[in-house]
Amino acid sequence: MALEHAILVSLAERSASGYELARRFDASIGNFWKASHQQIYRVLARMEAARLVDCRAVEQDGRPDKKEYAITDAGRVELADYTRTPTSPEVLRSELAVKIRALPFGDPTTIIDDVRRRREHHHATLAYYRESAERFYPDPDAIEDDQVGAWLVLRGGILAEQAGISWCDEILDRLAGPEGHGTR
Amino acid sequence: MALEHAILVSLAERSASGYELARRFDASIGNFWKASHQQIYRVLARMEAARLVDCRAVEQDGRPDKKEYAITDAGRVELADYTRTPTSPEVLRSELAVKIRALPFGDPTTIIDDVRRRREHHHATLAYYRESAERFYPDPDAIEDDQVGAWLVLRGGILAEQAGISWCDEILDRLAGPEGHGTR
DNA sequence: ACGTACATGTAATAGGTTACATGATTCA
DNA sequence: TGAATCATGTAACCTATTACATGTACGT
Repeated sequence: MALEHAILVSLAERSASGYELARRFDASIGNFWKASHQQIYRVLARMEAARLVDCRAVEQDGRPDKKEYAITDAGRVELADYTRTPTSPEVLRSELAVKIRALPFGDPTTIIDDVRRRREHHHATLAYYRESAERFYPDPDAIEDDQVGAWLVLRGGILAEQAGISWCDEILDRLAGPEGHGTR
Repeated sequence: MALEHAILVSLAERSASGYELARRFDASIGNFWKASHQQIYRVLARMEAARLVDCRAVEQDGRPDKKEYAITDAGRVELADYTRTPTSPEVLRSELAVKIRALPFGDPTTIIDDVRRRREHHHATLAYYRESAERFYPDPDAIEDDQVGAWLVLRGGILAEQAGISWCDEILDRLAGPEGHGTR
């Protein structure tokens, strides 16, 4: 149940409404874990029942009321316990790999277009990560202890995107020739 | 429903029983898509109902009977259609990233051990991929068209493992110092 | 006698997606 | 007037994991 723990981390950093959490999962935290607002609301309700978080209504003017969730002491204990259990190896699932493997049974030109699109996507994400790194951590040697995790996760994102681009490049070199990579 | 398509690819390459498919998903195809035997049996039943695969009983001596599944013409059409639909961007979920982000709220030494274990795992997988590449494709320029997909997927695995190792190295450099990487 | 490989499944539960539903405010 | 942002949720469905269940054959 890693979504639960991702939410606990996010709330330990700062209390938030379900809506705000959903947006964080779209942005910074979403660099390594995605979740939809429907799912977040459901998990948040379960976590409140388990007393890992508590909730207070906040009235706002000009905006709908919101429920601000905060991590409880029990939530902090749960999060600390979680860091003490070993992580099981990640299950990898690459739909692009399924498609590459389907090459002899399908339409190569469409598959190659798909790889080009994926390559563009990796490029855009990489650019976004690099901008974030530049803006928030211009001097990596001066990062404070409580921010080093966020920085390392960003680094992980950068390395993963670079590897993704290299893979697309190898695929395109092989299937479309060196001229077939598209833009950039 | 990419599992369905991964099974179609696997059966298009060679007919197999559910048990054999489960083993393929543990080995070569499992390099990019994992599935348990329970799930494979269930999906196979659904696919048979949809006439994407058909099944005949094979008697074996000294072993239990098996059901050999083969892709049908409708299955081949479905697979070809699949290669014509664009792939949606992959949802990334890294539990290790959640843990790194949980650093200020947990037990750093256990988290660092976890990273070391992950690094070892990446190393072992990389070694396995490299051996496979050496054994099956000693000369990359001489790979036949119908095997180029499998080779490219292996290459993707190698690049991903290398990126994973680099990430672990950066984390350990930062959190445990240059001497803290463990073996290898 | 015990473990492993072969072989197939069911049942319960958990996790996740898609579609639907509502309603206020702000900005073009 | 219409779209976007803020804000919360329900319902149906699909996908995936874990645990349970059964039985043969072969090697040590």
